[in-house]
Amino acid sequence: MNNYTLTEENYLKAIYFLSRDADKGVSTNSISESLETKPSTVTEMLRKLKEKGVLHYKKYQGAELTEEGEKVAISTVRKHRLWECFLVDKLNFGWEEVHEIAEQLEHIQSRKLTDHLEEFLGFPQYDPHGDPIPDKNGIFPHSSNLTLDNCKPGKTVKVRGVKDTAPDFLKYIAKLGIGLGDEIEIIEIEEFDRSMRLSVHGQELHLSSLASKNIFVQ
Amino acid sequence: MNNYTLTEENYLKAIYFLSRDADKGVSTNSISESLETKPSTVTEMLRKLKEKGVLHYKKYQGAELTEEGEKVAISTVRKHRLWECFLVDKLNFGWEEVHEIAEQLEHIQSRKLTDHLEEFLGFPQYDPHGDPIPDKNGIFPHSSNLTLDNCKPGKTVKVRGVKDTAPDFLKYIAKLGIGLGDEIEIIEIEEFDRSMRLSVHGQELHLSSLASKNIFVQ
DNA sequence: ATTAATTTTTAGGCAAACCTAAATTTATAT
DNA sequence: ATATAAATTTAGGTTTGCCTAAAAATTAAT
Repeated sequence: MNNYTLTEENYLKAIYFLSRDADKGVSTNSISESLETKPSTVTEMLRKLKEKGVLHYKKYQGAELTEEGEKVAISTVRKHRLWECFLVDKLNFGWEEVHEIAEQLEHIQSRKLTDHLEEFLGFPQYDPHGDPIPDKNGIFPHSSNLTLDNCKPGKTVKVRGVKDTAPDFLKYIAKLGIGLGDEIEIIEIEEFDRSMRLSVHGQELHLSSLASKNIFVQ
Repeated sequence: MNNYTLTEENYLKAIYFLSRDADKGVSTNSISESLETKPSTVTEMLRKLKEKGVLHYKKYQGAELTEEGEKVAISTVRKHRLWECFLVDKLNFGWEEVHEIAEQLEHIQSRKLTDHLEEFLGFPQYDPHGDPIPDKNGIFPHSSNLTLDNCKPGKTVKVRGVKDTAPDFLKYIAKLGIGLGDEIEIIEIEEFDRSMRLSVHGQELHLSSLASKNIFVQ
C-alpha cells in the first residue's frame, strides 16, 4: 500500500473520482482534463500504473482501478479530508481556503501520523465541505445518504448498511442473499415503480424501491 | 522566498547546518555526505543554486549561503521544528520518532499554515529535542531561555544560569555538584513526574522537574 | 619540489513526468 | 458506407535530480 509517488497518488485519486460518474472505464481525456496534463502524458502513465498492478487498462478502452489502486486512492482521500478538518477546526482556516494546502499534506507518508491525527480530531466523519472521511480500513461512514435507489444501471456497488433495521427487513434481504459487504450490480431499473433488477453473487433478483431506499451502499 | 523545490530546500538546509561548524565555504564532499548523494551531483546542484542567487560558489572553493539562501534554510528549519512540536505535544508521538515525518512536513508550502501552527502550539521556543525555533522573521530565541527541563535524553548541555536565584536552590544544586559552565548529560526522563537522571562530571544523579525548570542551559 | 592522495569537476547516461507533433483508432454524421 | 471529427496512442524531446567513470585541481607527504 505504500511506495507510490506523489504523482501516482494524484492519478489514482483522479481516476477514483472520475469512475464514480462514468461507469465504464475512465477515459484518457477526462483524466488529462482533471489533472491538467496532456493526454499523451496520461497514456504513458496508465501503462506504467497498469504494470504496477493498480489499474486495468487496455488501449483505447480507458482505465479502472484494481482493489489495490482503490485502496491507495481512498487512503489519499482520507488523508486529504482529515487534514482539512485539522486546518479548519484547529488552525482556524476558512473551509474555502484549505483545499490547496490539503493537496500537499495528503501525500505525507506515515500511517501512524494519519491515525493519530484522526484520533486527535475526535474521529470526524465528514470534512469541512461535508464530504465523508473513510476510516483506517477505507470504509466510508454509511450515513452518507447514498442508498441503492440512487445508483444507476450498470454500476456495481457494495452494501454498507441499512437505514431502518427492522428485523423483518433484515430477514428479508438475508433471504435474498444480500449482506454487508456484498457486491450488487444494478442491471435495470423499472421506470414506473423504480424497482430494480440486480445481480448478487451471480444470482439475479428483483428489489422494490421501498427496499432499495433502505440499503446504504458505497 | 518561495518557489524552491524540496530538493533545493534540503540542500540549503544541509549547507546551513554545515556552515555552522566549518567557518570557510562548505565543501562539496561534506554536502554529499550529509545528503547521501554523490559529489558530482552536488557540484551540479551548487552551480544551479548559485544561478538562483541563494549561494556563493567558486569552483573548488566550496559554498556559502547568501542572505536569501539563509532565509530559505531557516524557514525550513522553523517548519521542521514546529511540526516536531505538533507531533509530540498534540499527537503523542515520542520525541525520537518524529524526525522522519517532520522531514516531509517541513516542505509544505504555506506561510499562513506555518504561522497558524505556531500560534496553535502556543509559540513554542524549543522543539522536543531542545533545539531552538526561529520566529517568523528568522530570529532564534536567545539560548539563555532554554531550561534543562526542555532537553531530551541523550543530549549534553551546558549550564548557563538559573532562573530563580533563591539561596536555598543555589546551595542545593551546588551540593549536587552542578555549577556554571558544567556539562550535563541527560540520561533518562521519568515520564510520570518529569524528573531527570543526569550525568555530571561522570557522576550520576537525580533531579526533580521543579529544579530542572529553574536551570538555564545551552 | 615532486609525487601521491584526496577532492572536485566534467562528461555522458538514466528514470520520472512532462511536452509537441504526427499517426492511428474509434465515434459521429451525412 | 464513407468521410469527417474526436479521442487516443506513438515517437521523439525536455527538465530535474540522480548516477558512474575519467580528468583536473588541490592538498598532503616525502
